[in-house]
Amino acid sequence: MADHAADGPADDGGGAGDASRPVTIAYIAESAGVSVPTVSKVINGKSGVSADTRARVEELVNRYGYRKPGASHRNNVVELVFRELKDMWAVEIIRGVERVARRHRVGVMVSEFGLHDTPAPHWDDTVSRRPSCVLSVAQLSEAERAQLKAKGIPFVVFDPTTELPDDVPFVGATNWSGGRAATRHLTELGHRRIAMISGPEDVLCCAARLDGYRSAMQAAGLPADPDLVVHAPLTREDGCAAARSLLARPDRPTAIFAANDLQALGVYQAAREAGLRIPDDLSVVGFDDLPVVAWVDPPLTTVHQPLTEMAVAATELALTLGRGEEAPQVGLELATTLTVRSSTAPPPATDARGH
Amino acid sequence: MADHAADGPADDGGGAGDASRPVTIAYIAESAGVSVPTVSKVINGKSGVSADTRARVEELVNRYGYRKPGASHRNNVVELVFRELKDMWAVEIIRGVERVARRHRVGVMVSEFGLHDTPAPHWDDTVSRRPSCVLSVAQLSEAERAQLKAKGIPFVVFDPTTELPDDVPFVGATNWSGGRAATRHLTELGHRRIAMISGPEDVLCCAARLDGYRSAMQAAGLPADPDLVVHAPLTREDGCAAARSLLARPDRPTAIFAANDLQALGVYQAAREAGLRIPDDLSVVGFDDLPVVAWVDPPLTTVHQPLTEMAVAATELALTLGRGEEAPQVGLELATTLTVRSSTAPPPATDARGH
DNA sequence: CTGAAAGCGCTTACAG
DNA sequence: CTGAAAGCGCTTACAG
Repeated sequence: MADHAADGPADDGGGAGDASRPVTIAYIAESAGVSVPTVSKVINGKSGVSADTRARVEELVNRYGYRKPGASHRNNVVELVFRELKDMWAVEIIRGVERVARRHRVGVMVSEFGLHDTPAPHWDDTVSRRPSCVLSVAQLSEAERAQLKAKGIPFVVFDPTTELPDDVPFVGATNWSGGRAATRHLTELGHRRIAMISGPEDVLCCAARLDGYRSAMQAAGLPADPDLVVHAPLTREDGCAAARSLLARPDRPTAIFAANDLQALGVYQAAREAGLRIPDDLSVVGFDDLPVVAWVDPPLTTVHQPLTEMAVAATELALTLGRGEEAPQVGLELATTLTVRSSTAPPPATDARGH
Repeated sequence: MADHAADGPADDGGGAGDASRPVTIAYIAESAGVSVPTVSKVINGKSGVSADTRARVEELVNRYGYRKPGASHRNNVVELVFRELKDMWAVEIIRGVERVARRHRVGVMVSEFGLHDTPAPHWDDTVSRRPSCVLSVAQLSEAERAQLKAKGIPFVVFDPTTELPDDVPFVGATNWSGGRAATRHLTELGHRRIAMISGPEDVLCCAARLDGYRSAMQAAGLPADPDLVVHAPLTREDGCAAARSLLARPDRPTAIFAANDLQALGVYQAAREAGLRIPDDLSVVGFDDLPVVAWVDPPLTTVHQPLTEMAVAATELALTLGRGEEAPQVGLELATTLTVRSSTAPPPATDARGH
């Protein structure tokens, strides 16, 4: 027969023995085969313990997830993590999170990590604050997700930019439908040469918006001209550059659908430079509905992304998971809606078929 | 001689007995003339204590600032408090605060209170989280300041909107100089009829900007025409309404200086409605330098307010005070700078004197 | 380096 | 409602 390999300290083969009553230093001491005072010394980083003993005790402290009695297991805090805090996005999200958190009497801790793939140095600070839950705007690496899982801290990904495993909770927007609605609005106005400035190909929401565009083009019986699709980073400058190249063509499009509002504002500038009037000579549609786009001239037709509502839903979900409850669903997409303003109109008469 | 009025429990006349060793429930019990278990019950909100006794014990617990042993006296957190989170302002500030806090390995807790004067219900939550310091965007009421002082939590007011007592730490911007620089820019271009849309009269920064305007007008030898100064809330809509009334006059101004960028964007719309071109027919200057104003057409000339730097300075100050150190100065104003873009030009030839 | 012993601050039955 | 007594989890000298 095999020997009794799993005849460990107190728990059965399972692992971190979480369910039972709280771990005490007496329990750690027994497991480590040392006295209570020795464990106390290790925990408080006092001297007078051999490196050997210290290592063994530390290992058990980690394994059993020991916490001092006062240190409440959970801080009443949701950690709201951004990759970049600069977008106009951020306020809308923070507001939504704050509103829900306040109602639950939970604090909102905001932190910004870089765009770099390397784990940010203060990620450990975030984790060690033992928040009720983490709400991450954009990605969490696999390692980060694993770390949170190990510590029992639930998390929700806000508007994920890449494909995630099925069990990762997320809240997003209906990007495909939004792209489709934006494009259909243009086809219904009579446009036939509709260009799309899409975002980076590996960003999920951009891929969805682009596919929505393609779907609407096809539904309108319009050819899928690959020349009408260009990719550019989601900034105003890059949107402008992309629009310049589109508008310089002899068979220039009569409408441009940009992957986000910033790019759309870049299109405005390119149009001005080219002496084209919006919407008379060129229709423009954006995506996001940032507050500012209602104030530019002409006010931008765009796909409204319900950022605040998404933040509310994400926070509710995160807090539910933080309470250890089961959530009705772990992933959801909130509906986008087309907001028609003044940057879209039928195409100029020379190009129009319908009018 | 006077009688021994201050012969209280253990401390001398001083007050909340902070310096000595930590307050225990035994000490509270002795002071209250009850047993240790009774105090324990009160603290943990258990039943089995008369209302009378409970009240007396609670009073002492508050007075001596009793804390459970585990609950560390200071959380490594700066509480960033907004009245309203919606402005584009907010992100810039949060970024600055976050950057500094991260370097000090301190968390940033963001909360939003209403505009109402009544103390927000979650203000107590904020205080009871025992942050290292509080950074308040806009006002703190006298009561709120007193509460923080009583708890020994230092605070800094960001961009104060009303006059504060001398000992209240604050960080602001040089609003008067900014208003002066904006107006001088217009007088130097040759404008003589320069209007100002100022903010509410009781908002300190607006009063300073208005005085800067007046000072520059006087320096340029221009008459102080009270008709050229109107007051309006700091929103785009109100700025637009104010501009409409200014532009409807027979002797309409050739330049408008708005108290903030939002108002200036309102002026843009009023100008469009009136068929006036900017800057050919009307010069416009704003205040704040929000990211968006570089993207509108034409890009707005405005007074740059170094929000991020202000946030950085305010956080450094707050954390310094939080460490119990003396700060070199408790109040400071950071310099504004005029950013000249394309919304300003010499006045139209018919009105100009110089050209 | 280690742990038996004393002690501290708090809580939990439980007797009055 | 109140508090003496027992107990818990942890830390602090201190003897080996």
